[in-house]
Amino acid sequence: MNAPDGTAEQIAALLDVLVRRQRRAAKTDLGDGVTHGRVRALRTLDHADRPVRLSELATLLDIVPRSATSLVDDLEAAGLVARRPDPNDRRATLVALTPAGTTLLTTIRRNRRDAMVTLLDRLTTSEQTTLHDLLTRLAAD
Amino acid sequence: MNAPDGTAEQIAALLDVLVRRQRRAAKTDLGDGVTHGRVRALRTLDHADRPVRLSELATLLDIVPRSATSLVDDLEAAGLVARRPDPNDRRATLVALTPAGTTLLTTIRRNRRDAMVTLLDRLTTSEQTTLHDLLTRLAAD
DNA sequence: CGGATATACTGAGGTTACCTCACTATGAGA
DNA sequence: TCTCATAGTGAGGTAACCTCAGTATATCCG
Repeated sequence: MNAPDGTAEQIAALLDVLVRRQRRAAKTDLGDGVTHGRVRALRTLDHADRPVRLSELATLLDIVPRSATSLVDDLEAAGLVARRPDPNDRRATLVALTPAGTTLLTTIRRNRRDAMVTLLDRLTTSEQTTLHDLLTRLAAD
Repeated sequence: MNAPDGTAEQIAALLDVLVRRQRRAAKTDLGDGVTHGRVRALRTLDHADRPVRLSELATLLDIVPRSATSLVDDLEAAGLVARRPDPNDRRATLVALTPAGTTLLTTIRRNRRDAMVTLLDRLTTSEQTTLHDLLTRLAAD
């Protein structure tokens, strides 16, 4: 049993529109080089609250390891994260936020520049919770 | 009044994950060159159910006109849409699905290859409707 | 009518956010 | 030790956009 025909398509389209807008907003609202994808990585590192292996970061971001390498390259060049060899495994590299990275992330959050925060004001608190729940279930492995 | 701190960020991240997966699925599930973005254009043209100007298509897809030109270039090269001069305005170009385009779209729909349809089975019908409603409100102008 | 202004499309070139493939360095098990 | 797996990265590619500038056509207004 499903919702009316076309609902799936419409939901897919709506998700698309929202994400496209988010990315566009991130580009214009935040400064130079602070892109959507990089903020996503900063948030993930902050959330982990400990040094994270490159491959682990890739898993958390749901991207392939090679892409995480490039992402970290850029963030490191911007001074927002630091690489450090893993003392327990000489193949591995640990990545952590620098103070500058933490500061930037804090600023982004404090200023509420995130387009999604503003957007969510259109929903009531309980609707926000419902949405969060539904999306979480859809995004589960 | 808002949902708990971090909800907005998490929702943004979830939207992102879902869209990224959709695109990945589109690439592998559908044949060569039938990408996410192109299917989106085909659906839009089908939905309009009449020849559409390039600039109008751009508006419907929420992209700039130049991007619509490229999209239509590709679809036309694949024989899925046709360009035709607008008889009422020699500046304008009308775009319409070809029979091949309609057939392809029908096939895509009939086969339910769309990743979103499968995904939505995780939700009940009324949850699907709720999700649709919430997203529609977020995506409104 | 003629000139200014606006609109429709497209060529050229750039960016973001990924991807695959192949390679090197290191660890871990038989 | 020899093999096999794992961690990261160089090289190169793609999708889905974007901006800027230019040409062709339409429209408005004195």
